[in-house]
Amino acid sequence: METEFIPIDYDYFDFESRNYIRIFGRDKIGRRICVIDDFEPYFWAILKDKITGKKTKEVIDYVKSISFENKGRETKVERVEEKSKFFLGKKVKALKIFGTNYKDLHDIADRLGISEIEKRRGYDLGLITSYIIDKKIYPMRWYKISGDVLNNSSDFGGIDNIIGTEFVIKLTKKEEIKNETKFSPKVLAYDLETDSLKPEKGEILMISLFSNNFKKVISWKKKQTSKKYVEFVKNERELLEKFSEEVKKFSPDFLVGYNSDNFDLPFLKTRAKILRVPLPLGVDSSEPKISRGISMRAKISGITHVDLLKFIKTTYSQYMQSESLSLNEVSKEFLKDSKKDFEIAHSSKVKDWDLYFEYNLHDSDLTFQLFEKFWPDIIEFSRIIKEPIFEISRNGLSKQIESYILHNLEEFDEIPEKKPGVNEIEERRKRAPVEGAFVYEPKPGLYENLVMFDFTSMHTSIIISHNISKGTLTDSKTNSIKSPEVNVGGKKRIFYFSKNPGFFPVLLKEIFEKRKKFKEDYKNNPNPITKARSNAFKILSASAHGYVGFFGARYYSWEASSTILAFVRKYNIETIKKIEEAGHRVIYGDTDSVAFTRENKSKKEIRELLKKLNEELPGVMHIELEDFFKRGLWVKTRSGETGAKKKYAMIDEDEKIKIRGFETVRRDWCELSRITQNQIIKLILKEGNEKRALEYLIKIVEKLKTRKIQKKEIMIKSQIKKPLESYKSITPHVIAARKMQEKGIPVEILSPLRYYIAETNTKSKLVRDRVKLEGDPGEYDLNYYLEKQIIPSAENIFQVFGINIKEILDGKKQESLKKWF
DNA sequence: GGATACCCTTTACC
DNA sequence: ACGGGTAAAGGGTATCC
Repeated sequence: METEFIPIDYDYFDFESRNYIRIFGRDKIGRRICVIDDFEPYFWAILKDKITGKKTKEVIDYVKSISFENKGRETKVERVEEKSKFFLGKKVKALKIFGTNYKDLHDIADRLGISEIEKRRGYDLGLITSYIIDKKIYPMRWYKISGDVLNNSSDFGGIDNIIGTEFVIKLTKKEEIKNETKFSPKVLAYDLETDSLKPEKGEILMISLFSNNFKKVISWKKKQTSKKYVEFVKNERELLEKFSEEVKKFSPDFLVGYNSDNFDLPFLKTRAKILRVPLPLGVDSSEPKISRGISMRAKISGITHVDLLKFIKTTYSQYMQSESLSLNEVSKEFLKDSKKDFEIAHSSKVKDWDLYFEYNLHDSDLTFQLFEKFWPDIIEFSRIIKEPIFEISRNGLSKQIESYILHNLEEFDEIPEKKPGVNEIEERRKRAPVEGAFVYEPKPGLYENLVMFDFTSMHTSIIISHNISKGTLTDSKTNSIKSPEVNVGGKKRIFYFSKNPGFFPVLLKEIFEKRKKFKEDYKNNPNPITKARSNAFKILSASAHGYVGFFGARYYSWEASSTILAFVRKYNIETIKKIEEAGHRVIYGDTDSVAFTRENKSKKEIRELLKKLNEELPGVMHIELEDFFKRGLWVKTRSGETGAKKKYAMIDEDEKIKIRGFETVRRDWCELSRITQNQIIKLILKEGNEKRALEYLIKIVEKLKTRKIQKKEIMIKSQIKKPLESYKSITPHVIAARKMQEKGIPVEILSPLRYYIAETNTKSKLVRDRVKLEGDPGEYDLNYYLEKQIIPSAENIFQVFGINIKEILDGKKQESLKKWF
């Protein structure tokens, strides 16, 4: 049989001790196909330098003789090839050792502790990754495949009889169809409503399913509704059965939930176990498998289970405005839609079941829409990184970049480095932290006519331009690049990096250039696909330095990471100096940026200065003009006399305001302070003086004092970041969380908290003794909101103009107050 | 018993 | 344990006199 095929999900099975890969995907007319392929697992043994040809033959003969039984499998070295390769950029002689079963490679490697073998590598990539690297059948790309259809065959123990796809094909040939990218997957979103967050303590009340032209809520507790999409079953057991049935009938490529790795799927599985009912969600009717690492991952055979929260969190949260990653906030930002208003209650207390059904369905609806929204990003990531969507939708940034490297080592003939073991990780973590970037201490004030320069992808361009990596680090002072001085345990040290291009900087250069190209593509042809591609390379490019300094990375290097940062500091400080020498006053700079006054220079002259600065930079390093600004505001720190770093506000020539670090942008300040400060900053930047801002402040204070401020505006928002019991310091937000628990509202890590500081008759001076939850009756503590919220957020701004707002508000300085009215 | 330095905690910037 | 260091800031806690 011959057909087109797009691989979506990969797994494997063993048959007669060998590994076989199952790839699930579709053909052009939407039929589900399972492709079975064989796989010859291998790893590398790197030989010591001076091993002679004769000795090599002896080693090969020894390696070939390895054969043993492992976990009931007959396993052995199948064959050995001698190859010339590179390891960390150094030329090496290596043996490519093929074993019977991937899972035994490590044990084979353990038997190779002989003096002629220097290192053993490549047995820890993961079976699927290894397979994809070897056979080059990449996820989410189209192939023309041919193979034999298994039909009621006894091959592989009759595997085709249990796989519920239209065809099961044993692969014989494949060829990529270039430039063919169009693919519309079948996507089903789902969401549970339960009586408890713990499956041992509460039943599943209903499950909603949502897709294109498909909506359904299955429920059992209440059996009357006006909603047509609700289907009732007898009890919770039938609910679970019905859910499996519906998923099977729909046959999705992607089953999508929100926080479903942690909640929905584990909950379903546990309830099924408690009720002793099967949950055959897999295409082979297998149960979902929950793996427990740092965080849980829920896998379903043949269907890619996507937990959208994880993808958004790891890959996109840093570029988002949402104040939390809740489905509600994220939907507001990306869909301009939000969850249905419904107060979740225990099923015994629910009054409006119709609304509950609607709420449940709408959650699936939002999840589905979000998946559609992020689909271009998800598929581009998978294509670029060459890992299945199950992986890329869950992996952190360091894993993404590492996968990209592993899939591209072949072009350099590089043998992969191994993952660090627990001891190695422990040692890396014990090392002194790498000294970070430089932040310029601003001189507080309101400035006119500003310019901001910044380095484009600074860390990445430094790695590329100076060939910095674990592999290029060398002892040799000739033909090498010198690092700036690095502080190592109080001593100044210099590191050297070879000038011979290393695979890591070269690969990064490819990413960097693709980033530039796709950014251009997006500008010229803006659409979700070009945007996603541009974004994916942006994210990969931006994560490179973090990867080098991450203790869990295969290509971690303290020396490389320290050198990158030393260069970051050096270039930033040098640029500041050069700008000052050109006659400008530098106001501020953080890591890769410099803000300075334009003085009497024209825009043209500024562009010429930029050009000159760029000519003096090496390699791909580049400074760009971020913008011209009409005005900018910098303030002092609350305590002390120094200028506050990471806090400033600027207005550009289109009146667009950029605010960084101020309380306005901090979620843990109440709305009243945030809005008030925001207005004050806006008025000052627009007017160029503080007059109207002060009038505004006085009005707000008056409103506060006469208790005309709405309750909503004084809520303080925060989050619990670790288990509630583990807090050493009992702060107001911990008290708020405890109060929520007392009310029976579950508090988990990252649970949003909303509380206010109330007037109470307690003698205690502690703020925490005045904490009340959002719904609790009470009056706000006027003094607290004045002294601890409004005044602090405004006073150092007015200080810039020599105004002490405390004195004005206290009425002590009637004279200066008169000046304003 | 009050002032203060320090620690814990969250959130932001790049 | 799952990208990092730098920084501001509030509130609690320990420590001093």
